[in-house]
Amino acid sequence: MTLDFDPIDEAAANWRGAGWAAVDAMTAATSITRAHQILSGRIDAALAPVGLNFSRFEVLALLSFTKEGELPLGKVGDRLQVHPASVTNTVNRLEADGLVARKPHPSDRRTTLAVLTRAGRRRVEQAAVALAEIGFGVAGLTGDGRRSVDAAILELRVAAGDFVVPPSQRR
Amino acid sequence: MTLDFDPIDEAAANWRGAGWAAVDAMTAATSITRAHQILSGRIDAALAPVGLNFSRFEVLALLSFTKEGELPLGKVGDRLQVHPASVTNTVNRLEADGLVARKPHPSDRRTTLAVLTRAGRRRVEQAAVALAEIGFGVAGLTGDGRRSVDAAILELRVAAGDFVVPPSQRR
DNA sequence: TCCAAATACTTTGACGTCCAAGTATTTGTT
DNA sequence: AACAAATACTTGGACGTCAAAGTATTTGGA
Repeated sequence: MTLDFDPIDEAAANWRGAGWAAVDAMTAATSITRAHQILSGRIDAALAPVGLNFSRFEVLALLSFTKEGELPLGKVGDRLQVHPASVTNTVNRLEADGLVARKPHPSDRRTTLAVLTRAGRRRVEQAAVALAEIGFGVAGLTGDGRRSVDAAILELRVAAGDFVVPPSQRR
Repeated sequence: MTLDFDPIDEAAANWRGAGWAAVDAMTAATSITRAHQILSGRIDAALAPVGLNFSRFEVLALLSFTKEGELPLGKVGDRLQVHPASVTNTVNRLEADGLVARKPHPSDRRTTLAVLTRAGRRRVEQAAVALAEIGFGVAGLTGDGRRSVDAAILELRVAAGDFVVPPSQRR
């Protein structure tokens, strides 16, 4: 099922025809949505043989970057910008696969730490290789394209309050 | 929970530190993923008061652009690039809300048509207004940013085989 | 000291997505 | 004409996400 026209172009023409507003904004939003669809399909396909999906991989990668290979579940959610319930769910599955273990926080009994196991560390390395092999799904984006996407989306993220740029580092 | 550093930048630094490959590609993929998260949150929030979400809106909009306000379910899936099972699910809910009706295809009994009802047409107009009001969630993207995102993602979509550019229209 | 409010996580439930399998119908071949 | 293959949709199951409510623990006043 390959169309011989650009469905996003067509949608834009239809919107204009219907007299609807903000056609350019609609086009940008649709492009980003579709790009995400393409990427996540490719990424999950590359991770499936390794026994992971993207969210599980993200948690493992995040843990692997810490000194001790452990982090409170709440911090995981903050960094990855996902709901606490999703963290619980993801960690449950990683734990069931023996890639992560739960451990009580030494001083705060409300808090649970996710700890990377040896198997988890091995697995995340394999996954990183698998992802690098498919170029993270962005095959089809040139270096210029990647840079302009990054720059444009940076505006969007800052405007959305993802993080505050310290005055000293504004670009 | 607002960070005072760019989590994507930090992830890139961590990847480099771990000696993992394809850091630029990872950054681009992560940016797009996050952009999608931001947009879909804003869009669904804008549509909720109207009683829709984005997938339901997309189906209604697509139907509203056709001459008769109807389309076979399969075509809907093709255009919106979603799985047939998702179309069934979405149309079920639209039908339950009286925004769409199912009708047998006149000549092919395998096929079911989704038909926009009068209420559906009213609803999609309201939704279009609501979306235009929030600028489709891309507030924070300048015109330049929007154009460069569109252009870059166009490469990606063509490379992914979303559609074939007829030789006469290559840009 | 005491207790309301905040914090951390889990549970439950509503939805959305996809895949795989099942049913019905049409097409294309022999 | 007969039938295997393709097409169109639905169903059921696995998973992912979020919101809201529930439990446990810690904090920050009064």
